[in-house]
Amino acid sequence: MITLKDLAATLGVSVSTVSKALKDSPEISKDTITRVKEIAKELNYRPNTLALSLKNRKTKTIGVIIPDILNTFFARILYGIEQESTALGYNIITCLSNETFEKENNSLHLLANGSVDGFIMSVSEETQSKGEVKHLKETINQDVPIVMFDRVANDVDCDKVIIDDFNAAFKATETLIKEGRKKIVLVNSLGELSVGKLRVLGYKKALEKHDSYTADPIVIEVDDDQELLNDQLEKIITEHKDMDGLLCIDNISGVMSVNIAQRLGRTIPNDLSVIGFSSNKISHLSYPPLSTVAQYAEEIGQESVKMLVERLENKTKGNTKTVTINYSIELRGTTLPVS
Amino acid sequence: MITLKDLAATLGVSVSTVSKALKDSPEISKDTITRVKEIAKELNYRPNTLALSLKNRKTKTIGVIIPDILNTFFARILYGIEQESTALGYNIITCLSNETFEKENNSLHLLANGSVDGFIMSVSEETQSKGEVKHLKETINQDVPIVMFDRVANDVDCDKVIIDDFNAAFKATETLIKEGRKKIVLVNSLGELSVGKLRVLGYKKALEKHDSYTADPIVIEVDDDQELLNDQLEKIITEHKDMDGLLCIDNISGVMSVNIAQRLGRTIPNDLSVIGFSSNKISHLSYPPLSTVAQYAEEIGQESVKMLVERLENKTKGNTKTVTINYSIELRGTTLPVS
DNA sequence: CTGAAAGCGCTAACAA
DNA sequence: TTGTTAGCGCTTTCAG
Repeated sequence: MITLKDLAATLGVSVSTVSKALKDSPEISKDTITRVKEIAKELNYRPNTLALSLKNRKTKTIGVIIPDILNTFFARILYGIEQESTALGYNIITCLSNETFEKENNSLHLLANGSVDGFIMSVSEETQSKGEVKHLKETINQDVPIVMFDRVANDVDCDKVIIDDFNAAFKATETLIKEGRKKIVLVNSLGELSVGKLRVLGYKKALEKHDSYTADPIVIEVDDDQELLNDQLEKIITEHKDMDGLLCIDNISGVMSVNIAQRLGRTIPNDLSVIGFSSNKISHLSYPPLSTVAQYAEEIGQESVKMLVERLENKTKGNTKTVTINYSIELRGTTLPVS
Repeated sequence: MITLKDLAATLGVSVSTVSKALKDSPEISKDTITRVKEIAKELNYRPNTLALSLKNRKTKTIGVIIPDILNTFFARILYGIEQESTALGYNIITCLSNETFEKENNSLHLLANGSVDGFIMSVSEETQSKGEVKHLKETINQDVPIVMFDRVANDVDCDKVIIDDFNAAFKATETLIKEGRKKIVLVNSLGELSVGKLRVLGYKKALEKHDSYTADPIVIEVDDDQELLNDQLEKIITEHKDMDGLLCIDNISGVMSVNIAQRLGRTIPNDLSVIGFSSNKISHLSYPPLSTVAQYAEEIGQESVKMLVERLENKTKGNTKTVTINYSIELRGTTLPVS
């Protein structure tokens, strides 16, 4: 690694002269500036970020904690985070909590000591179900800001970026009701997650609101595991012969259901209308392609970065905000065409 | 942020005493050690990693450059990288090149100045098609080692972790031939990527090798885009009425093909046998579930970390290795059952 | 047993 | 216009 000292030595000037010359300081003569820059280029000098960070007490680095990178939704958010960070001149250190409290806690401690200027994170499933928040509050108290996205801890006061899961499910359910569906089932593989609960509530609320809909809500808990899920969905579709609407609130059960239902002889969307929460990519793995609640995952990532950087660079204290990112209902082929 | 200085001040001792006490130095009295540790815990002291890195001239951080995080294969590799890094006490800084040379190059420059001890990366599509290697060689010459995985630059001398794509495709094709298939088509959406080319070669080689197989190889280039792909696959399946074997060398065209073929009235696997290169997760999105060439993506990530850390900690110079990670053919429902 | 001092690479106030 | 110095947080000789 080539340092200022090296440049100074080869030129026979002092380190500070070199430092200033490289930043076009008016203190330094044109001549030296060009000489310094030349040799810097020649020796391929790169300032040591570490030293800079230590000096400036900021790292231009964001710690990102993702619960599950194999989940497309989170992968897309990471994509958005990376894009926006790069655009704003920040690097990201990515940690995966794998849905455990322990890893989440470790990452926070490991990085909240000057390694990063702030965090962007979604809390792990374990953290959420246990209701742990101490580690989060501690970090914030140490003046390392956190922006939470998607899965947020309600009793932690920090910036948040969420989706209006309640309304998304509400609207999706309404779409089915307006098609005249009489038995709409909700399939839930999200377990204890807050987003899952919100979606279930939205579904129930929609059913309640519409007098034309008379059946009781049917919420079926299924597994997260693909193979189990396949069987469970098949069972649901077989047993509920009169089911004519299906709301799948995770990424994959929608397409799976469509494929299974067709195999079992149901005609989609005529017999059965299906709406999922799948990503665009997944939704084309069935035919007809799955109608979905589209979540602007990339935007969630981008917005999170914006909020964090805003706080970091303007030293905003307090006044935390919660931003709700839009969703949209994308009707493709598994719902009736709208005229 | 609380520093050694702070601890020293509150205890009325010197910084160096505190530093030594925290590492249980025999120079320091038992008494002071306990007092120091107590206060350190109380004030929640965390050593500043930046300062340590600057001092030690190593960061215990690995730069990871991923071409496309939305690609499940890469997401799984990242998962493996993160797991193993954590296990070995390293952090990762993740950069996404989005398949561009520019971002890849930037990331390399940005971090190869002391921010990371080494890199783990897969070269971007653009880098590969342009045959750019200068930035890679430069980094290595600056004594920042690189481990490349999956998509590697052949003319760069560094550690590599690859899959035997040629043989994987060869074996998959053989599986179809041994089922007695007479017209096996290969669908390629991988464009110019080296892995794609290798898979095509493996396919061709297998066809050649078996005298029982008499048809010419049929390689059909398709798009990467989901919607286009859907139409293109439909067209292929419609036009090649006598196709009885299909090898899909990317992550999704396999499941798509199965779903489309069934909709078009083909019986799978009797009429048509399909093998894909999909991840386990995706392969269950068709019914029957897709038979695949399973790639141990997590293992690729883990192995890459092991190789890099080995080089970093043992200061291995030269003697670069290439490790080939296993694949396995996982026969599920889209190929004939083996007796 | 404890502390002072130098140094990792860099910047910036101050001197020359 | 250039150089000296101190300091970011830490470790590590070397003195006390």
